[in-house]
Amino acid sequence: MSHKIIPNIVVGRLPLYLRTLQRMMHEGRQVTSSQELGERLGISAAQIRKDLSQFGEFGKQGTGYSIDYLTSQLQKILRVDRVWDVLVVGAGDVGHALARYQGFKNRGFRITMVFDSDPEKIGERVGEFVIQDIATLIPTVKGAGIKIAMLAVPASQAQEVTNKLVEAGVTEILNYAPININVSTGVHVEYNDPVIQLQKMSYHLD
Amino acid sequence: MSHKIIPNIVVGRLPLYLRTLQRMMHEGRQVTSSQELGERLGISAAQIRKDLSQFGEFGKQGTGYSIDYLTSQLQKILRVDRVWDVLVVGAGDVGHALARYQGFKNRGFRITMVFDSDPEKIGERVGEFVIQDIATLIPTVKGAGIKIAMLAVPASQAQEVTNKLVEAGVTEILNYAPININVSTGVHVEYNDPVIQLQKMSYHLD
DNA sequence: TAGATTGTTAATCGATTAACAATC
DNA sequence: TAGATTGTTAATCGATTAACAATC
Repeated sequence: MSHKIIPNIVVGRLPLYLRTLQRMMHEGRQVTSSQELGERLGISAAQIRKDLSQFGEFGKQGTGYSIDYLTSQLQKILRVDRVWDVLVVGAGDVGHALARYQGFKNRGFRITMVFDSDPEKIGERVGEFVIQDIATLIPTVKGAGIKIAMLAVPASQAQEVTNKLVEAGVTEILNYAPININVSTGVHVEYNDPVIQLQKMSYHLD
Repeated sequence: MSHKIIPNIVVGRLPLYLRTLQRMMHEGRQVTSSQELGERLGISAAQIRKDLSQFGEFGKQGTGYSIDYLTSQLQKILRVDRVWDVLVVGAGDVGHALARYQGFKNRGFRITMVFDSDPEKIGERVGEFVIQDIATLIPTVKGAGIKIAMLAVPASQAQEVTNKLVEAGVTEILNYAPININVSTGVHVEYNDPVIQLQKMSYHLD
């Protein structure tokens, strides 16, 4: 009971629900329904109710969901009722954009370290961070207990850096390098390659 | 027959196959199998064969697939056997990273225009581009016949800019703003919000 | 009360896998 | 030929939807 296995496809929709609820809150709304959420997201109301019911009963018949309450429940479920420290590896253009990204605010994450291997970059600043030597990554990350990394190095270095991250105790990797990486059991990888997304769309063009 | 409907979930895997094949080619390989591809991608061999069989017969019993041939076939299927012009809206940090991104090379896309609404930015350069006034977007994009846009404006402006893009004839939008946008039938949107990906992963942390 | 909406069940729909004949 | 691997079918598995009793 305490660890019922929730399908990944369900977990993957929860952040979308949370983002929409936070936006509704920002709009000054108090209450919503599975139907309204579904319309905003292009998801059926039944699916939203089914997804949420995996975790508990958060609504009231006849009235719907308290936006404030459902938000806080989803934050607990997704473990973003706290702020996680995140490190960035790679201080190129993508690493820069991530280090300076304002969109982490109030969503459970903050970047605290940036690493690179280029001697020209080490010691320079990116946003509010001083770029650290990747040679010091393992003890530094291990010491700080950081579990989440964003990987923005060239594809040719992605696997090697990944091995270091895993050795440093990182278990969640968001990979911006356009290559698949191998990790041991218990380590999760998400991929972010804009070209993959563009190619899904160009299929529809002629 | 000539327009059998292919499930989105299948189309979404083709770019992964293509990326892996191009990497194998880069490694100097000539031939691969559904099993090897599957191992690299964490996908079953049966699924890869099933996916490919929706589009034709590309392999040879006993030997597998010619990497060169399957690559060119997937490029045709995904319409990346040519180079598509792409525009970027929003010249903040994300727009900058996209405009300077080197990863589009040989993958079917090139950025040709960058727009912003900030008078301070219009006329400035980002990478090799001069930032253009968003007020001129509709005629400019329509005139150039561009079909693909990357949206990197604040969430508060995303819907308004989307409407302009659609009016300009854009049918494929890769949205980096952390908000859902509404488009008319025939327009496709992909979402790229790193926080959504991080939250999928933080679910697994404690 | 009447209207609305939840949580949940059962039915439907779609995707994945296993297995194997065909054949290189 | 013997071994390997495809393309495809049928079986299994999983996800989505429809429907409705419960109830606010």
